[in-house]
Amino acid sequence: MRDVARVVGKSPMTVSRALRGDTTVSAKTRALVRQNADEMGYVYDSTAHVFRTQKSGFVAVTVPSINNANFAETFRGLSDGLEGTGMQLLLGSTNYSVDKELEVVRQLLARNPEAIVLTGGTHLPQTRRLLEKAQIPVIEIWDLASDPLGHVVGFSNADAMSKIVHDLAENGRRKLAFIGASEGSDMRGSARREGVIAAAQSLGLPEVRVIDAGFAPVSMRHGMRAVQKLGQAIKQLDALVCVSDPVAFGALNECRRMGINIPQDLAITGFGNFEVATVSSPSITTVNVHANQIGRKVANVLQDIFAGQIDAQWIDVGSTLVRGETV
Amino acid sequence: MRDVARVVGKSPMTVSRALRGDTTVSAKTRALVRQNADEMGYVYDSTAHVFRTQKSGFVAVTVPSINNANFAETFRGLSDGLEGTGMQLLLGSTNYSVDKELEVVRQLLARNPEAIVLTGGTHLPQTRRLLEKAQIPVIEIWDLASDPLGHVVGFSNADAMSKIVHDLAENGRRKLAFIGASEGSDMRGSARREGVIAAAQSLGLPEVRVIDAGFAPVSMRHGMRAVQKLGQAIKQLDALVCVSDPVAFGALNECRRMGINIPQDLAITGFGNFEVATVSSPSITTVNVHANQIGRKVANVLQDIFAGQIDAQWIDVGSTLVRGETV
DNA sequence: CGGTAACATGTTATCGGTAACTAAATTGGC
DNA sequence: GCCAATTTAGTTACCGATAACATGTTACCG
Repeated sequence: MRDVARVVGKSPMTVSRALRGDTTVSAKTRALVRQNADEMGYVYDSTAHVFRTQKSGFVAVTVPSINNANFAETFRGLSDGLEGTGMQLLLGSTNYSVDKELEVVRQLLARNPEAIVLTGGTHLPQTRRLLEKAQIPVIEIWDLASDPLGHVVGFSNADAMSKIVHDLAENGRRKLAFIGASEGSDMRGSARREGVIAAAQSLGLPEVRVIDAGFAPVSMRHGMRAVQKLGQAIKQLDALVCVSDPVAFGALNECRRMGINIPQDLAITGFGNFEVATVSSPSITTVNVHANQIGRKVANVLQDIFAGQIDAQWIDVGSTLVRGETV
Repeated sequence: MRDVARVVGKSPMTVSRALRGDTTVSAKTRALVRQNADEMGYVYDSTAHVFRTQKSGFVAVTVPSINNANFAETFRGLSDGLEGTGMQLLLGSTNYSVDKELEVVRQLLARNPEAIVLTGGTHLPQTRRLLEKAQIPVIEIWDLASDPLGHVVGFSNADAMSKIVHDLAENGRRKLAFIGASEGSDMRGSARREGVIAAAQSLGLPEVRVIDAGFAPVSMRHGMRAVQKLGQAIKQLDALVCVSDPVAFGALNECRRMGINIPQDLAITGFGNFEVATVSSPSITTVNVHANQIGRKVANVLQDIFAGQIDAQWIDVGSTLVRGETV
């Protein structure tokens, strides 16, 4: 910039202004500066710009796992909704661990994001402190955080699970088992478990049997193994309520191998309305949590924030029961 | 850093060194600094670091879709392999479009990445020009690019498909159909299609019927629809060779609905060794392309590059046939 | 033609680390 | 116990753009 200034016979400041199209620089000077900068092959140093203005043009996003169709869908909705704003998404994966989350948040914050989006509403105290200290907008998504750090866009896991349990009860299923990740390894999963237990209780159903499918992330093979683990005890159950569709699908296939008829002998439900729920035969009863819409709403919230609106938003996108052939 | 220095009673320079693990700072001081920095919730400003050292600490990565277990797995392998190097991954999604790729590459390059990793070996001429002009290492992955821009880590789609076709032929299947995305919408898919056709030809099999499953990304429902589209014509086939496991799974379920016995009446194969291939019953014959390993190898290549090694590497990670119950 | 508003440009300090250099403290050999 | 070698820590000057403020220049009024 100094070099360009020297050639043009102006100060670096004028060059800076001219290149940014500041109208306080005369049109003539602006054109002159632009032309010379071009001719000299001057390349604007965005790193210095970021450093000086403390605006990175980044929005940081944490997800438990990028290898999950629903989180990926949210990410895409967010990405699409932010197109044209010049904001870029910086992604960090927490592997369903609050400890990893701390580390990831630290790394992300080091890049000076202009806002941070966290999947999930449970964090280490240290993480919370970091975020508060960072003085940037925080959006917690997917869960309806009980003690939000800022904005919230999500749905109630308990509410969604209640829909499932009601549907099961209406179909005469009483003895339920819940298949989910080990306690402590997936907060969202725990919320779903509690939701099932609470709903069953309020409907006067017998106690829900909880089956541990291993550490998060749990997927198809975990559903399969959980059913294997149950063995013949499965005969005493009316329904398997699974923490996600992939788990339900794994369970479904293992049941089939064991000669159990679905849904005659046993109902199975999933969560998340993954593609596999629809395509599977029988198709799996599940809950659509509008993953893409969450991303879009977050994009809207961010645009509001950047436009100067600051009061914390709290958005419940709700959930919808999707009836399949497994109930 | 100044604040931490004041608390610890040292100079900012010492803090800087301590946090970077410089051994010219005594172990005692280092521990002290680290602890206080933690307690104070100090966040390292990598923007300033980037600015001062003129190194962005970014590696840019493009993928066709993050909502794909295999690409996600590669990304994770890369991410894991780069842990501890301080490099961060900047992700851009191209939606299987070379036009979108151009745009994404442009955006990524504006952040001054120190290297760029491209999934796929086919690009617009304009994209190639941009990349050449950027003067940074380029790594093309997944395909073995015919005219590489730099380094290559991938496998041969033709080779992988040939393994599948040979396995089918050995089991007496002769009349094959290939289900994949519309021509031009997925280069990797096209390479697989050509691979099937070539392998069938070299084995003296009848001409392969090509079934268009719609625009990429194609998934379970596309496999389902492709089979619906085939209708009764499917009775004349011996095998459905699908461009990916999800497509194969969709096709498999639709066949089941139509009362076709798999594998007695018809063989079905997938690609990619997705979880669904194993869990499905019957399990699907597929090819493992070592997605995670690709990511790891890329991480190694990057480390070599940053260590100063510059000659272009060309790594074929190969592929492995995984026999399932659908052949 | 003096004076001020409106416009155009310049000056200075700074964002937060860190390379290169300098200086102090400690160690160890004799 | 002394001095050189080694270890540890501090100083200074940046990286390049730009916000905030200061100054210079022109336009236009009565």
